[in-house]
Amino acid sequence: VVEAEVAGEESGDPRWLDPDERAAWLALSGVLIRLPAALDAQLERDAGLSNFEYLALAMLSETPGRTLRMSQLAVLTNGSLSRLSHVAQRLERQGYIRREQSATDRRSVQAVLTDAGWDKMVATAPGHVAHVRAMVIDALTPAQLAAVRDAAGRILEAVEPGSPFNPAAETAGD
Amino acid sequence: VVEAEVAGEESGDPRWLDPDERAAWLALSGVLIRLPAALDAQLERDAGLSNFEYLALAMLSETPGRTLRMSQLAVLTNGSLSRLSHVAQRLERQGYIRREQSATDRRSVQAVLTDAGWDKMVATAPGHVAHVRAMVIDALTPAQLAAVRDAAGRILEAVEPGSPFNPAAETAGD
DNA sequence: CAAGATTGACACATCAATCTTA
DNA sequence: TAAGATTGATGTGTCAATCTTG
Repeated sequence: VVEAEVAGEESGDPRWLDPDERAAWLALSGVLIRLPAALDAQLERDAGLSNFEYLALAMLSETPGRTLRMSQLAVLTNGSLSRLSHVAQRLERQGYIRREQSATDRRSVQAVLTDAGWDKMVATAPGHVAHVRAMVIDALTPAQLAAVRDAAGRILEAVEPGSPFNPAAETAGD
Repeated sequence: VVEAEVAGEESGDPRWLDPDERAAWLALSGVLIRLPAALDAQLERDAGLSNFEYLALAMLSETPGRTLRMSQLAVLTNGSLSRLSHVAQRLERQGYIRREQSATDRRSVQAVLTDAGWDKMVATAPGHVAHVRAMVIDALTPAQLAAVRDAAGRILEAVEPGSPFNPAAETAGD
């Protein structure tokens, strides 16, 4: 039924949300808006980095060799190649990464975390993880956390069916 | 302990995430990035509206008199007054809302949903709700939905302690 | 002086166009 | 022709400054 409604744009017979559904969606909407904003604010304030920039550096820091192809990094950060390219430009200007042509495939570009970038992660990651703990992990019981994990998996599957699952990650510096 | 870490910026001893915690945070991160993007894309494609614009119109459509003060509307949409002001300018240009000075308090401005704005909501809301259903509500069991609601409440409390809870809502047109 | 709201400058994301190499 | 990546134009959010009224 829902399929038909989705397909049929503004066809009639909308199934409105009942009070419980509405309350749940309301709460989730709040998280969708406020949690990213809070994490962005923390990173911006403490490290002068956006969430996306942090994620890119974190991914590189976790990779053996601290090197990734741009297209790989784009997937890992849940972002478009175009967006990553712009961000890489800034990060390179700040000295956190360096870009170099691949020898085997000259179309490809490798992003490499510099020593300065590594130091930045070492300095930044603990504070960021502490905030993730405070706002999410430690705010929930283990059972709630497990429930969130399951529910998030279902939602992701509904949003992008057949996606190999989300590769994004947190924590870095080790 | 966490409190101390949060307060102490990049003080030592980071408590990294264990595998379960990491997996849960990973899944939630994916939702944080992909779900808003998917909803934005649907609204943009089907109605030429951003999520925020839709929310503003929806709030007005649900209010008796279809009128709200700018500052009220800002709170309801989880946005800054500045952001709302910019958006209101666009919505007014498109003929969906109208702004008029309040008679009682001449500092205040009232945003009023026009007939065209109302029609827009009537045409847009069913499709949007259908997508919310498909991606979230109907993707979860009732028990999961309840768990999400509880967890979201806890997270919001951790993000902004003492906030009166999120006023954002969906559905409109009735 | 504080509250309500607006404005302009700047930063970032998105999209389409482009360029190079497989 | 497709894959990998970059670039520039455009639109929107954020922040600080400003204006007006209580």
